[in-house]
Order: sequence, then structure tokens, then C-alpha cells
Amino acid sequence: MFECRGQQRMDSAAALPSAPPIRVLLVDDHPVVRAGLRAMLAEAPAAPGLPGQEAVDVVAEAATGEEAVRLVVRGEPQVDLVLMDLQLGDGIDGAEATRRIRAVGEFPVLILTTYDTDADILTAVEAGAAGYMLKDAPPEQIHRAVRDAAAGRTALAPEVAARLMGRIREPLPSLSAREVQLVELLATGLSNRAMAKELFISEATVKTHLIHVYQKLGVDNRVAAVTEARARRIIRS
Amino acid sequence: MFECRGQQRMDSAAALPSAPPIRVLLVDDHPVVRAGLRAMLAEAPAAPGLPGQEAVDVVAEAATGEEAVRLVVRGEPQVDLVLMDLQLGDGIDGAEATRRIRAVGEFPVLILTTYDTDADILTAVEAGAAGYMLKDAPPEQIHRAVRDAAAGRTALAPEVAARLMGRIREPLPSLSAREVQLVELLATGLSNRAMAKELFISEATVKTHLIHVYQKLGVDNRVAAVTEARARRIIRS
DNA sequence: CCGCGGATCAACCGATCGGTGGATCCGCGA
DNA sequence: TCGCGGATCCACCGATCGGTTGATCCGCGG
Repeated sequence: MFECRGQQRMDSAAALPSAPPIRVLLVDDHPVVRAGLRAMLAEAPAAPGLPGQEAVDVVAEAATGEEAVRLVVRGEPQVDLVLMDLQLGDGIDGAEATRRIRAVGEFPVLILTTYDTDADILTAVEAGAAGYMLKDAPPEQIHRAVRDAAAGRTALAPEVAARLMGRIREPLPSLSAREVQLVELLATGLSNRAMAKELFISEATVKTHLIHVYQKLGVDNRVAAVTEARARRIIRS
Repeated sequence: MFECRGQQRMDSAAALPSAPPIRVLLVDDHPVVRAGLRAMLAEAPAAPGLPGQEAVDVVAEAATGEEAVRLVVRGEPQVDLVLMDLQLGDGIDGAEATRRIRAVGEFPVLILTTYDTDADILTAVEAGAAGYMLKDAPPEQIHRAVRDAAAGRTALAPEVAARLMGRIREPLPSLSAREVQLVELLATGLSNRAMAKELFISEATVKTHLIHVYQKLGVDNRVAAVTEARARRIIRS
């Protein structure tokens, strides 16, 4: 790993002054993915001097959210952009790491993850992400997104953009606090009667709540409701 | 079984004849992961001449299961090992692709995926996988696994091996493959009748299986069964 | 003020589920 | 060879659930 990154700094005779490389911090718990991004970003079609074609330089890596935050807080090495996965195994997740990184400075954070569920996208945007890309994107898209995010522009994968538009046009009906409470108990496997006792309400009320939950989640039984609620991150785990 | 794997063909004049590289077919729907594996396997600590230290050569890649099967059937380029992800987006999944590849010849298939639930492991082993590794494994482990699998040895991640051992020693009653299958469908919210149709068995059989599942998991209804199965990593969330 | 939505409750009915008690078939190992 | 466990199936019953059609109460905002 002693490659000379930074050919740009020795362009004494170059007619076109090359732009400084974009310094990136990789955050992913999978060594395979980090290696892939490193390789993919290294072989960037660097066109020195052309704006929007800066080289990309991976100057640091982190396998956990905590490590990423520590690196950013330390400020060494300096980075221009954080490339962050959302699923980081144990410890804090990518959204929480993004939130903390945003709290310490003006680092743009580009999310690069596998899933494009509403819950994931919303929490990421809420946490202050500068962009949201999917891992199955072709290299060119990822390149573009890195440069866009580093330049302060929002970088959204087409699928993600479409999903956000869809939510604005047709917002999903959200569960009331009481209904969420019901679903949480439901997930533990309680019967209607047991839930009624737990919440000091009648069984009839429980059934009414559940029917509303089914309608809002677009399902027709309790198992599907729990699964859907999990998928939408309405309940944890 | 008697494949001439090649170290014998050392007809060169070199004092330490280098073993032929292991030719690998990568199957993963994520370009990032493919790039990562390519880089990771390329920078293998190739120690020519030492058995078990052959170089690894990625000679082909596929983004879908169908494409992988097509490549293997065509037989060009020749490969010694297939490195397969289980989650392949649309189309057939990694387990089904493995099954079809095993059907056409003696290619060892090494699964390299993210999750280590019973359901994933069981279907992969059933499909004829020669090994099961996790993507968060360090490069050395992946290297070793590739070489082991190519040499006809079984390559299991420690977590996976432990899980399989646990199933054999069974301190707590473990679900049969069929029962795991049932719980997976159960988690999607299907009714008994729907599950019966899905599995081409009668509703009575479904109920029998479910009762066994309840007994083994120590629960008395389907929601609790799904939650418990998730907690025990029998199925994936 | 009045409407609206959320929370609460009741009666009712068909569908589904949980559980019992059987049964047959098959493969695998003692 | 025999037994055992897994997978398959059947009939039956009470319990529970999904869904409908009502209803009352209350707080909030136009």
C-alpha cells in the first residue's frame, strides 16, 4: 500500500493546473466493500483541469460508526467527503454516525447502501446526508455522486429520487401513537385479550385499533402487520 | 473427484514451478462488491510453488444468477471455482444458481454473503455449496476459503461452522429444514392455506408443521413464532 | 359552534387458527 | 431387521381472529 496518491501535486510543468483531489473517508464494516470502493474510486477517469473531473483519493477508512466519528473529530487526515454505509453491524448505525459527523462540522456525508426503503432514506436525510446512493449502482453513477456531494450538490440515486417524490405526492398514512403501541405488543405474540389487559382497554377496542393498523399498513393479518411495521422501522429490531 | 488440479503439470524449467492460478467466476449483483473481490483476490499473497498459496485469477464475472449459469454451461472461460452471493436482486437467487451450476458439472461453489441465518445456510448447503463465508470476513479468511474450496475442501466461516455444530449437538431443539421453510413463509404473513399452496402440500400438513414449530420454539401462536425465529437468527429480519 | 379524528366500547358472524388423535410412507442407523 | 424421526395427510372441536355496523366521549381548530 505504498502507492503514490497525489500525482497532481507535482504538476510543475503542466499547462492546465489540476484540481486538488477529493479526499474521501470510507465507512463500511465489510472489508470487501471498502476494497471495492477503493479500487473503483482509484480508477476514476481523472481528467486534470476539468472541473467535475477531479481525482478521488481515499485517505482514510473506518469499519464502524464510532471509528468514523473519531477520525472526523480528530481532523487528521483531512477529508472532503465521508462515504457512509447505513448498516454497520454492531454499534451505532450509519444514520447516527452521520448525525454526529454533521454535528462537528460541515463535512458532506454521502450515503452508499444496499436498501432503499422509505425508513432508511428518511432517517438518512433527516440525519443530514448530502446524498443517497445504492450499492448496485454502476461505477459512473458512484463517481458522479462523489463529485456532486463533494461540491455541495445533492446526489440522489434515481430510484431514491423517485421514492421521495412519491412520498410527497402520496404520503403514507402514519400510525397513531396508540396504534404503534398496539403493534409493539402485537410483535411479542400477545392475543387480543392479552393486549387488552396490558393496556387496560376492552378487547373490542384492541380489534378496532388492529383493523385500523391493517388498513394503514396495507395488510390483512397480524403477522404481515408486524413484518411490515418492522420493514418500515415503525418498531425496532 | 480426481480432477487434475494442476500442480503436477510442473513441466517448466523453474526451480520452484509456480502453481497455476485458481480461475474464479465472481457472481454478485453489486459492481462495488465485484470490484472489491477482484482487488482483494488480485493482491493475494501469491507464493509460487507453495501448495495452498496459489494465485487467484478472476477470469469472469456475472451480475445475475442466470448469467452465471450461462457462463458455466458455455464452459468458456474455464473456471475452477464459483464465488457466489446469495442475494442477487431480481431473477434467481444464489442458492438456485448454485443448484443449477452443480447440476451441469463438478464446479465447486463458494457462497460469500452477508447473512448467516439458518435459513440461508441450510438452503445453500442443500444446493450443494462447497463453502459458506461472510462478507465481513477479513481478506485472509476469504483467501483461505477460496483456496480451500478450490482444492475440494469445505470452507466454512467460524460463525457458520458453530451454527451447524450447534444444530447437530442441538442443546435446544432445532427446526428441520422443512420447518424453517414454513417459518419463512409464515413471516410474510401468509395464511395456512396460502402456505399449503406455496409448498404444494395440504393445509393439514402445514398445521402439523406449525404445531411442531410452536413446540420447539416454546410459543403458542404464529406471531410469537416469527419473533422468536428472528431472535434466534433462524430467519432473516 | 360544529365538525373531525382519535380513543373507547358492543354485538355479531364467518373464517381461520391452535390442538388432539390418529394415520401412512420412507430413509437411515442400530 | 426393527425402530425412529421426518414428512405427509385426515377429521374434529373450541378458541381466536378479521371484519362489519353501529355507538359514545373528548380535544382541537376553522
